Amino acid sequence: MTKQHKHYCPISRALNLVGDSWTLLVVREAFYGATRFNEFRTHTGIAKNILSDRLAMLVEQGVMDRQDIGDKGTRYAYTLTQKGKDLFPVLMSMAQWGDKWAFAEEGPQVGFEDKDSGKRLGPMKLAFEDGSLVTRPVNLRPVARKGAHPVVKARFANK
Amino acid sequence: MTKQHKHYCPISRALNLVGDSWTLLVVREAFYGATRFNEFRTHTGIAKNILSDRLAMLVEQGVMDRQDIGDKGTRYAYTLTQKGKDLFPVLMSMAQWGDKWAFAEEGPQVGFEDKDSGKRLGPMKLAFEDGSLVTRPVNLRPVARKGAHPVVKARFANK
DNA sequence: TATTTTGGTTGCTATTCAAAACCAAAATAA
DNA sequence: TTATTTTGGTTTTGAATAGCAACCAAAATA
Repeated sequence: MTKQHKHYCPISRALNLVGDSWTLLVVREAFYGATRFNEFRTHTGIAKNILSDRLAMLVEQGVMDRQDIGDKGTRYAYTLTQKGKDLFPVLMSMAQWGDKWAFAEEGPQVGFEDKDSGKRLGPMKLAFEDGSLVTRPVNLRPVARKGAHPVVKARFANK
Repeated sequence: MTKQHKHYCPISRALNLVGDSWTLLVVREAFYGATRFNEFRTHTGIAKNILSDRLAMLVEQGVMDRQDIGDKGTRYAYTLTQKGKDLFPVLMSMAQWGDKWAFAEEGPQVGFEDKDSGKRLGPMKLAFEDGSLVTRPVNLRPVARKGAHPVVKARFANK
């Protein structure tokens, strides 16, 4: 991996894990149902040593679990932990951005539907803390939150 | 930049732009109000040559604009285009994930509030196509959409 | 028993990152 | 007006990473 960010910023820390071109593709495949080494490999085209490295990192960081399958063997299944499943909004928002801006001509490529109801997911919605949806364009300002590091508080002191 | 993905996947294409550890931090700073080279530099700690490279790439890709300021000078202001502003949900979902999983002990660091009403943003919401919110856990399946490339359609044929 | 598949590891080379030095134009200070 | 600092870079250099290909052992399959 590349240099680790040390900022007191959740985005920095998220990027420490997923800030490269392969990790999120591996997670994407996990959402698509992949569990085995070669499934990840063939669907992404990632080199074996890189995949090996990323899977180990994801397991170490608690994003994925590795289970032994095959009685006492060297055969494994990789699955998402809750920490991994919680990355879905990141993938979803990237997919929406990519469909809109990187497939402007071809049109949207991929969506998600609820297996039970068959209903399709639409764009994610911004919401206020009270749960009400953001409907009109808003002018946003970053603010430090309660547990924020002094550095963060200093930077985002309310004016 | 690293190798470009060639898949017919919006996530892959998004990662071709923002799939590294610095680009999204630069975009983050733009959301925080940075416009000048040195503002990006001091707030992120990025090396000058890398910042130079990333800004040029973002401008070339239409994510940011570069305006000449200072009469006939070498002084520039970088601002987000609509394509760049549309990356907000990506940053927002990363920030939420990071606050939850990478600042579990310290607690959430940073939030956003509406400059006018002062209301804070909360977690982003998943919604169905018809606009109704996803309230309970759903089991999702990827599906090809209308304009999808044959390769995508083949992979995500409905069962 | 022989062959193939799985899940890697080990080199090797090319590219990218990242720090530091350098630089010219513009702005500011003396 | 001249000197100094700031801005916005480019260049150079070594270190780290990516990515390809070869190799390999255990397990599954033929």
